[in-house]
Amino acid sequence: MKSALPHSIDYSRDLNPAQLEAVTASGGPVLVIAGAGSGKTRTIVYRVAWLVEQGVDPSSILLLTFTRKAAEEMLSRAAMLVEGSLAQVSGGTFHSTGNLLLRRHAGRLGFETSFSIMDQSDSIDAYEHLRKSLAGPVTDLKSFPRARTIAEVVSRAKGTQTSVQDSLEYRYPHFAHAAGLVEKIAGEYDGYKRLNNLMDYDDLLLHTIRLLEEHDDVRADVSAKWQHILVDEYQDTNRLQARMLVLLASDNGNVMAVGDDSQSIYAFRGADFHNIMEFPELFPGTRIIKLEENYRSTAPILAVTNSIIERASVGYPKRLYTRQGGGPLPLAARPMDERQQSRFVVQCVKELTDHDIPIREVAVLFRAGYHSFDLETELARNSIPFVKFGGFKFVESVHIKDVLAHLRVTANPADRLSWTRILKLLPGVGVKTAMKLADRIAGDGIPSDAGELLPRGGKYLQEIQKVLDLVRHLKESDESLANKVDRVNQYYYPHLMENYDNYPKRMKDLEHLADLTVRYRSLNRFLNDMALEPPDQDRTGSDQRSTSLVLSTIHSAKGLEWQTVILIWAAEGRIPSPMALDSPDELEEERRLLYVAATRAKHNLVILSPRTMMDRTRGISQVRASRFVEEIPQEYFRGLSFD
DNA sequence: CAAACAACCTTTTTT
DNA sequence: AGGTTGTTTG
Repeated sequence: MKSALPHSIDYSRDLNPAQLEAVTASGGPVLVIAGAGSGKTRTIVYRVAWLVEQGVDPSSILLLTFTRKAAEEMLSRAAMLVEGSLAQVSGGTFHSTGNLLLRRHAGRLGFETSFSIMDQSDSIDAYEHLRKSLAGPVTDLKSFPRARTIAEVVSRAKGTQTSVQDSLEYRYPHFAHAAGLVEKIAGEYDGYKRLNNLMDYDDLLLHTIRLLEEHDDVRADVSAKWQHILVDEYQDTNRLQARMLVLLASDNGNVMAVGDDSQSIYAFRGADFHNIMEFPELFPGTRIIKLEENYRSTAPILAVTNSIIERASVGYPKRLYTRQGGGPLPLAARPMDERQQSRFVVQCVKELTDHDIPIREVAVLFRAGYHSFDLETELARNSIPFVKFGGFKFVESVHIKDVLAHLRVTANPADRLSWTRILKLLPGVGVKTAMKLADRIAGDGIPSDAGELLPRGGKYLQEIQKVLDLVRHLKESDESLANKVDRVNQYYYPHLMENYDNYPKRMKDLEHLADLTVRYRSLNRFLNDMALEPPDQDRTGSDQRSTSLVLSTIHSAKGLEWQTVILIWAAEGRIPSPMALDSPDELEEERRLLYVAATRAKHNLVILSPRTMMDRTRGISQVRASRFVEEIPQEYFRGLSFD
């Protein structure tokens, strides 16, 4: 796509003084504290353009963002400003950057470069195997943490650079007695991954750090290649990412980190907003620039959001202000129950579209994916199109994982995890048999005759033969990726129909998966993306996105903005999440979450706090509005009061 | 050792 | 409402 001919940029016209200072900063570390809606993205985009205008080679710029999509969007905006292509600018997440380096240099660490990336559920599966094999007559698994818990605790320990024991005691004090065994499993887990040529998300950071720390030639190369590093959403990085950044920038120290401590919402995965506070210590000589003018929201909305965050006990002091005086007061309302809330939302949306507000300018936000289930049915009833972001992920559904496992073993034959998954699908094959066979196949390769695996025959030899033939074909054939996926799908459909009542829906998902491959020419790229940059779950296709209402978790709404934001379930028991109640830190994060939600709104903000909630154990119960909402002076709202 | 069934609990949030 | 875990049966 050809954009309009770039004209020379008038930086001082397009930017305010603080933004200009950040954009035109010379080398050395810079920390930009960018309040919500203060033109953070604009600043990064202009910074890239400015660097290129100054003669910096685009291929020596690295843009680290939360998703690759965010990076691409920024780069395409920057490309409209400057002449020439910015295609050579590297952009992505810390994880994808780590992946890139490890695909090249993993050999230096004694790894194959053909390693597969485990997602969270793969890790849990692996822990489950180890946990079971550990269980003997001595170990009572009932008073022992579940695989899921182990995965969380160990990952947290790595991300926060603390011991497994501390991490366990912090999060699950009642399992403190199991610390020794959990540590043992954590060690076995590392061995398991190595044996199977696997890396999990943490490894992509840990091994990259190790690579750069232990191999100075690699570190020198890499850090010399990227002369300028820009990091977005720095408040959501963890200690590993900070360490990785130091190494990546070790040649020149040209790092610009942009973030807002008030919007730090990823502590649960080890992110620590202290990172942003400590950036100046990590990079001595840091210049700190604050962006405090808000361009997004009206004054009445800012009054509410400032009120939410001023009660927080964090960070860099800053005061957001705006020159946009007008606009309606935010609306707070208390529907009787969830049904009423859903109807209220539908009513709002209809009114807005009647007033010619494009529906894509409206978003409904919520704390957790399942909070919108009732609304989704109500929207469908009223034929209001919507797309949903966040919550359960497409690639993590069982059927997608099953099909992907067949492809994964062709890329990485040592992957026993995937082999086991594949074999367990066969009739008459359970965990034991599957693991035994997986071990044989991963060690000795795919036998041409299944009989070699089961010398004594067995009823299901034919089935095993079939899947072995399938995988061998996938491996050797040079047909397109889409064809291969389709081949696996065809093989898999009977299993689907036999085991799931909703198989038509799942079959559609699998067709969608095959469609996704069309953009890829390499299987490895495809598999990496499925693990690192999973596609949005909407099946509707991207054209529809512009004509649909957005439903999103607050986490997935980060960095985005809408003319109207409707926050649902702003009630106790939802925000703050009950899981956060015991910890002051987590409670603070819930407050910031509400802050992030409210600051997405440009003109209209609607906050709904139903009076009752359905709970499986307690049935219907009365609930109060969220404590964070009750604290806001009521004169900042129009609408009902909170009692 | 696998399959079928019942209980269960989980369920923040995501790379 | 879903998958997961435990129990029983074959």
